[in-house]
Amino acid sequence: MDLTAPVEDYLKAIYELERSGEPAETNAIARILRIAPASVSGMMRRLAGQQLITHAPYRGARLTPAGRRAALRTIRRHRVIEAYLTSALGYSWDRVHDEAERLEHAASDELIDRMAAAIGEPATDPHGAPIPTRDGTLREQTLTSLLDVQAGEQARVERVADDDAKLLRYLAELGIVPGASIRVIAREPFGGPIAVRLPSGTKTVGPALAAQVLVAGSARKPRPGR
Amino acid sequence: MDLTAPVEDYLKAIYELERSGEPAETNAIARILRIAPASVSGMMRRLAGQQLITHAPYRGARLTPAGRRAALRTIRRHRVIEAYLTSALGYSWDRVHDEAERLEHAASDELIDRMAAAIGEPATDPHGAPIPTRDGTLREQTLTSLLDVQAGEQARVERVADDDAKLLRYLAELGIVPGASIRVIAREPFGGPIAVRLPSGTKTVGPALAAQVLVAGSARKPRPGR
DNA sequence: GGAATAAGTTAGTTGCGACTAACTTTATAT
DNA sequence: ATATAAAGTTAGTCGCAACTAACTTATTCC
Repeated sequence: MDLTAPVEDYLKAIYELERSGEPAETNAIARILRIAPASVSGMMRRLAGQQLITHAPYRGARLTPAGRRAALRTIRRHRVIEAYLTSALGYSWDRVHDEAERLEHAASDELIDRMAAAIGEPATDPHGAPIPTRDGTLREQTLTSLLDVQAGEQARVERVADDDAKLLRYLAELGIVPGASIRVIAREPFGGPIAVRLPSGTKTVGPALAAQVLVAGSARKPRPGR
Repeated sequence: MDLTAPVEDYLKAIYELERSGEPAETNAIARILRIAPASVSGMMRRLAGQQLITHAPYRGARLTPAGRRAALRTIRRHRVIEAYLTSALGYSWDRVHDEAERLEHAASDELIDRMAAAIGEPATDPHGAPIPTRDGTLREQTLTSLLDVQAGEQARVERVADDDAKLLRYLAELGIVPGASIRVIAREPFGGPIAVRLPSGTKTVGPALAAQVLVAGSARKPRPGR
């Protein structure tokens, strides 16, 4: 059973939404895929017909095991491609997402495996997102965002949002990249700015940006091999 | 104006058919793309509407300048991808065609240029087909096939058909690869077998295979850098 | 508990690109 | 010169995946 590109995109979106444990709602899927909610309703029927999701009308969708497998396969493709483009072809991390978004639907499993092998089977993509293994296993760490770090605490940047090129360029400028140490110096209340110390110096960021930066606890853990 | 994958495939097919100077006929296009002739008639109308071809009913199609540019762009993508997969990722030459057939529609110009640069801007793909330049120039050599080599003559293999994996594996076994010297020892008339001498020894091939092997004149020319 | 609002669905349309069946045009062969 | 074969086209259908407009179901708030 070969899936179309739109179907793979839906499954990816539903997978991401489900990470919080709740069913994926129609409007949320529509927002991610930038299509009309009515189009999502139509596709839900098809996906349910192919046993890729279960769908209770007005109640959102959940992936079936087959749907989850397909989603993880697409996510693996996407992240391996992103990693390969940066490691092997000199892409900057803000330009790999769009390219991977198209290639993920066209690359064979063999190509993905060869790419992964060529760059040493990385565990994460350039934005810190974990890469599912060939057999569809994904260790999802539950990370907190920079918003949850209290003043005075220290944390390590684990992962950043991958789909906004302008944001990524700015983050790179600030030095907010996976692996970087970050300390919150001060926080203004009511969604005010956050002052942080980075290896490159002290900066102030807004909450919208902070929400896109995922960090691992204040206790410093040894770096996993990356 | 962004072209769909099927449109790119039609333009490639028409380009290949036009190489002999004649207009591309409906049935020939249908055979290459493995679709029904009626489907081709329908697409002709669309392509003509987009000014990519001119089409006189019952008279075949010709590419417009815009159509030719688009065809060459797709062909460049295809051949660069084939070359990259063999040079950089260890693909054998019989497995690159199918992969390239899909990736050519998804890769950005930037990716293609980076791939080409990474492997030293090769002039041909692994099967000896010339790669169009970035600006859409393609030096089409007029080659003869092994069928046209008389007994006793020597030639150099320049290019082989790229889309039949089984044939390619067999050719590799025989040592019939671009750059190889080949001498026709004897020929039986009426489509009979052809005895050839290769670096690896003496072999006998049928006319169907010989037709797929393109060679450059008996006079040995210096090898162009490849 | 009923009105307002948010969320979701249905109905009907569109474009693409394939298909089959039936028909027309062109080429070929006696 | 006409019959036949080959090539090509038209007409109508289908599935996919989007759309808008109109309607229905849930939720929330007094």
